[in-house]
Amino acid sequence: MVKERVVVILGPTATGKSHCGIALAKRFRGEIISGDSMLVYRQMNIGTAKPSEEELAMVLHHLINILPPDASYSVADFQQQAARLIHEITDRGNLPVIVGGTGLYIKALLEDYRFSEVEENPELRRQLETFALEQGTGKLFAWLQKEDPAAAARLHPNDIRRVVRALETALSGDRVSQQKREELKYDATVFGLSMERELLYERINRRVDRMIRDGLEEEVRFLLKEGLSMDHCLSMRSLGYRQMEEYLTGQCDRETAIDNIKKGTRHFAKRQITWYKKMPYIHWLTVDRDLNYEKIVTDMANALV
RNA sequence: GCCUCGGUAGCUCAGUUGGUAGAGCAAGGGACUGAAAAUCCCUGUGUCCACAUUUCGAUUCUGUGCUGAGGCA
Repeated sequence: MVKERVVVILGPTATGKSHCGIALAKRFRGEIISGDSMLVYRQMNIGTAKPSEEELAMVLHHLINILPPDASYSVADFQQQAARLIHEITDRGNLPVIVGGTGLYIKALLEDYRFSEVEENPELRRQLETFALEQGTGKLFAWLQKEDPAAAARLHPNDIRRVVRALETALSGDRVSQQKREELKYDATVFGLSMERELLYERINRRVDRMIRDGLEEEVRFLLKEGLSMDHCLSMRSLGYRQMEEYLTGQCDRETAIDNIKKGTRHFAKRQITWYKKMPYIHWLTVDRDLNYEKIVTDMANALV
């Protein structure tokens, strides 16, 4: 079977992926599939740096604004939906252009991670978390060691998120999978946008300031009024929203909240870069201080011919 | 001008009863298979302001100078 052709543009936050994706899609009859865990949510626009209405109208975009903020979404959903979209877009004779920074999502798609059959079980997770809170994380970890020693050996006892998922899976009679393909699932050209660290951090700081000017506070205020808060809505724990909620509920002052968003975004960019280091098939293109996007898009286009 | 308290890691500071020093944050590195913008792990040599004095040995005591903050004139 012939592999389907896809183009991927990834890179840490604030490097200009969306811009390049649109430019490239225009030249190659492309349709964009967002590979970004937060863009799926409606009403979360400023804090997620979602492309503007105008940008979204320039080419067809998928997996953006598909869910309300309190809906759950996961890698497995993305993997399955993106695969289906790639198929449909290819059938239409168009080029799928995956644009996004979520390392796990992109890697799971390209390398065809085989996830366990066990679905997330919010009720069970809550119970396990409560158990950890009351009995201690050590007890929870010991439980996992009994149920799935192999998984426990791989995990750190403090990594409650993973310990809970591993237990959730084990208690349903399965194991957390580690399977994937050796070869990429697609005939993929993967571009990565890189940037000197100092420039990247400057851009992150400036972007956060712009989000504040654009009304991030109002956006979060609105979501809170809708009854969405960190306690009940996981997407509210993401960058920008969490810190703004802390400010709006009087847990810190505005200045501190803004600094925390910047700091958190810097840390996030670092974690993204760590993902990409494990993806040797990325063709890196460097964005310099002059923002040489024209040249970058040209280079991308040339590589595709 | 006088008095008091400071000057130690990029920042805020702790500490050494004299044997050349350590926390938090920042920063760097890493893990990651159904929350991933989440969650978690690892990494601390720096003229201890300068010069001099005492001492086997001073970042630590003493003196002087420079410098910051506050107070009194």
